[in-house]
Amino acid sequence: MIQEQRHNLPIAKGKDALIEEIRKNDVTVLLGETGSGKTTQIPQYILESGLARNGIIAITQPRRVAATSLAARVSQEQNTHLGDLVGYAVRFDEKHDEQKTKIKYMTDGMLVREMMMQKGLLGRYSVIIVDEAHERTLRTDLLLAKLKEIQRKRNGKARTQDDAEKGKGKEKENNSDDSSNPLKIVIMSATIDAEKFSKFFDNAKILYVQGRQHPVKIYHSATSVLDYTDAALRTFFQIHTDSAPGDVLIFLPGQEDIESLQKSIQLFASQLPVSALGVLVCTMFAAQDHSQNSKAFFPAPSGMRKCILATNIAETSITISGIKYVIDTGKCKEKQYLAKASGGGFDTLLTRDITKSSATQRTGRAGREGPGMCFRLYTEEAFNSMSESGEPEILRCSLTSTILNLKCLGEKLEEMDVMDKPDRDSIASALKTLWLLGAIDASQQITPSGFKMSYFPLEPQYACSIVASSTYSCTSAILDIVSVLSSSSKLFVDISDQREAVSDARKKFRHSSGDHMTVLNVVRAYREIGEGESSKAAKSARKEWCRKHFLNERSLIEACDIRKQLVEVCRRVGMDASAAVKENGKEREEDAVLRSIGHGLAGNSAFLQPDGSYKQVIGQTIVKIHPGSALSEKKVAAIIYDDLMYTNQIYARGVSAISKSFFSSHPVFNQRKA
DNA sequence: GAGCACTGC
Repeated sequence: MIQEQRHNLPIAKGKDALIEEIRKNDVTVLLGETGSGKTTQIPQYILESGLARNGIIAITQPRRVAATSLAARVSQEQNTHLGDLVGYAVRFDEKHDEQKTKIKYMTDGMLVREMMMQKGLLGRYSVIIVDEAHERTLRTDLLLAKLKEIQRKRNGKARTQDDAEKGKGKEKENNSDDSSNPLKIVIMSATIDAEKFSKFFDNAKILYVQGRQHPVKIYHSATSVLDYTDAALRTFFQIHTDSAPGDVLIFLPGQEDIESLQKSIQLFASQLPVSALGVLVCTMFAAQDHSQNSKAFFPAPSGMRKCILATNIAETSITISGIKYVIDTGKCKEKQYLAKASGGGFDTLLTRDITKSSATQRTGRAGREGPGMCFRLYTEEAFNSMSESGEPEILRCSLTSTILNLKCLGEKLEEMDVMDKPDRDSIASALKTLWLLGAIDASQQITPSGFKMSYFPLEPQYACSIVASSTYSCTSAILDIVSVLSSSSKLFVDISDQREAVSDARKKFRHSSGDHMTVLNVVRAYREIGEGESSKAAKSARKEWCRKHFLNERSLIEACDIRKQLVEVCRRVGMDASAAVKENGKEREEDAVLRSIGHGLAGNSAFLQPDGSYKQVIGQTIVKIHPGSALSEKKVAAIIYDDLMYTNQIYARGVSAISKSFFSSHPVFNQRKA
């Protein structure tokens, strides 16, 4: 049955030709639409062909769930237990066997980490497949740059196309078996940017694999749309009243639009005649809890049409079945980091037009199971003027962490052969931040504490706080705080229509110094819940406690995993992870914690101005404390903050008060004054 | 006194 399915995939027909090309070329760029089966089949073809006899076939993915679920699927196809022949490796979760595993699905981050930590040539892998390369995540870009370099070293001097083609298959292979350990690279991408990948790898061969998509009829607006939520509302009811059954997926930029459209659809739906088809509205966005998001997966009850309002979470990360109609507003929100050469910078999160590649992806969501329709709330002209694809992440995020990791390898980002080079301001800003953290010295050499920081899987700011905490003997508390701050979900849940209850619940944990100590209060309170009870009772007690206090338990559970990992790193770098302030009680602890955090966030600081606003210590920008912060209504002489976000104003988030005297005792700020 | 796409070590 499974074998039959494998055989029927569009890619199966081209199997022999594909393998032949991969055999002939060191680098292959494989273009395949969704549904081609490339991600599950190519690794198996390579395995069966014996091309990877000497080592492991690694397939990198940008997302954790993809890596684990693909591994499960492929190991089933191979009729083996997950973790034997086919395994996976994502953070906190690895299932593979030193001897048995030949196909390993992993996140690109894991492979980058392996490269950075082991400093070798990834000798255990004979084929590395970089999947979803078109997404151009920061990690994918770094991986491609390093793989290119590693391959040159492992395969000897760069072979020319001619050499590769003349190579008499087996002879050549046998020779290299004896003398070296060559590496094959396969880049997999959706239809765009193939040329660019090919060029980057010295005109690598591009192969095309057909996908299996049902036709989707596209309708553009005749005139440009001013109010896209209103247009979405009208379009939805037009579909609802005129068109055949089938669920509707509406792409919107953010939570706010989703919630307002949800209300209006429900209002209009309630006025439909009783005999009409009902409407079930589901919402989907990252900040919403998991259980709420998962409601979109259940089929609508009979007599109802399901309408899903989603952000671009439904564009790549999540696939919902049953979608026949897509309404695309053509908008999304994108985070962009604005670096300042003077140091620091801030994120902006603004609504903008999507790219052609996103539009195509969104449209495709209507044709997964049968023919569909896509209503674009923008003109065809507007579509044509969209940019092909988004800016690669390396050009729009902070490079502090990347540059520190490269420093460990003795490399410079500006000298690396990456597909898109970040601008000088962005690099200068990161270097300045690293210098402030004491990770590099004035001559840009990595320092001993910089080495320590790089071992922590954290933003250098937080790694710095941990390293600093040993001076103040409060490492344990810092680990508590930092693990929550670096968890991927938010600690405090926002439920817009229960705002008051939420803010009441939050008051219980509020610490007068600000958000960092508040987080510590929450973690400590959470840890006490269910103590001494059976594990099952404790689990449900914690769950109930989180619900009652509007806390996101996912964040606390993930923080717990992160903390364990950080404790292990502390041990490796010779730090006492259990260090805690004992004598003189709470005030001493608060001071120690804020000073430790302050070392990491010294560059993220602002002083109160006479007019009541806050002005950055470095950068001179006026910032406002985010209303969600414990300090939002207070005026204190000096603040430190986790980050800045520009939406309507420049907001500082994750804010704590710090004494101005901290800055005169800080090595860098002190020096500046002198 | 106001609002936040998505990943990852």
